[in-house]
Amino acid sequence: MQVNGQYGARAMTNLKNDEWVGCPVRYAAGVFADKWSFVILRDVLIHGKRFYGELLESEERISSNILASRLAHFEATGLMTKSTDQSKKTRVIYRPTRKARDLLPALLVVMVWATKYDQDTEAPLSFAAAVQSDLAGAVAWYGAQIDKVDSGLGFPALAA
Amino acid sequence: MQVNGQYGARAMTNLKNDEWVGCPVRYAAGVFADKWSFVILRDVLIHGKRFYGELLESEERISSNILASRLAHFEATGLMTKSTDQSKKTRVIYRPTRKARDLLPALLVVMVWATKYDQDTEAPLSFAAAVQSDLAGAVAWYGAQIDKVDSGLGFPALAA
DNA sequence: CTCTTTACTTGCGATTTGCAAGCATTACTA
DNA sequence: TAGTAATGCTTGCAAATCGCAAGTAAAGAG
Repeated sequence: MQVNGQYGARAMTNLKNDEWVGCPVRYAAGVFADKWSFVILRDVLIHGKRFYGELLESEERISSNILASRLAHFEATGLMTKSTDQSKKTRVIYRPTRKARDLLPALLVVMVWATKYDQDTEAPLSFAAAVQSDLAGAVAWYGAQIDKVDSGLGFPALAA
Repeated sequence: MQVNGQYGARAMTNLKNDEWVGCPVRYAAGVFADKWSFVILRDVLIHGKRFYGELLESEERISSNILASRLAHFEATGLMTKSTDQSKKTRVIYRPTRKARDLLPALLVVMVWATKYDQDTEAPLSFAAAVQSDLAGAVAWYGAQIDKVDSGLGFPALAA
């Protein structure tokens, strides 16, 4: 079970995002470790949002330039694909890739943790109980929701 | 298994950190969603670091003012306790609380994800395999390491 | 042809970051 | 006991990032 040493030896300061590699924690940090990325991943993976406008209108009120920059970063790091809706060409579809969907376990485990420690949590108790007792089942359930959303958009179950 | 709605209704912009509550993802984001917090949590929970100086010297080279601000935030959000080493009073000990240790599952799951997708990963294959096949066992193993470190410092197994 | 929808981009002030240097307290050493 | 080092910060300032408001561009609706 032991994990040895530091995995790497580069200095992090002033590294570009794609240089935060080597150590898994550092890599993950480079991909999604900021507040807005958390919120966007929640909206896409849990709430099934797919359009720029939907993401803009989430209750946290992200600024449009920040949203655009995060989505571009997600595209660059392979978490999302961008395409135009063929039935309405002003609309842009952002779909999670498998790499993004594979963050579901992490996201759900984080949510369980937060539900435990946020005194003002608005998540139902049943949520944490269900996820904790059967993580794989919860991941499968949310994965199926993602498939449903994307196939409803005329796409195969999961983006490249 | 369903999670309904948004859990809350406050605007996020210009909220202080302790107001990022309600939605579990937003709460988690307010506590540790930045690059340096990821690195510090790794150092404390996985690598057993406990002193300001140790954290400063990690390979990513965090700036001293940033480190101080993150540690203060962790104290404020109940992830760490700060105390002075009685056998060497210039030294300050930062110990993870249970709230922080409860992030071990999330951290390990994130590391597994990163190990899968970082082409330049330096984590051994055996790590991801072990964690994935027995998450609870991995959490227990790292938890025991944390206990060892803290009891070696003359403290009970876990901080308040 | 105009108005609306949708998805951004731009400008700019405010905040945050990060490097370098400084400071305060305790320990060590001659 | 006096100087030096170790340790943990704090401060100053320049650079980067954020975030609001406004503007732009392409497509669809009427």
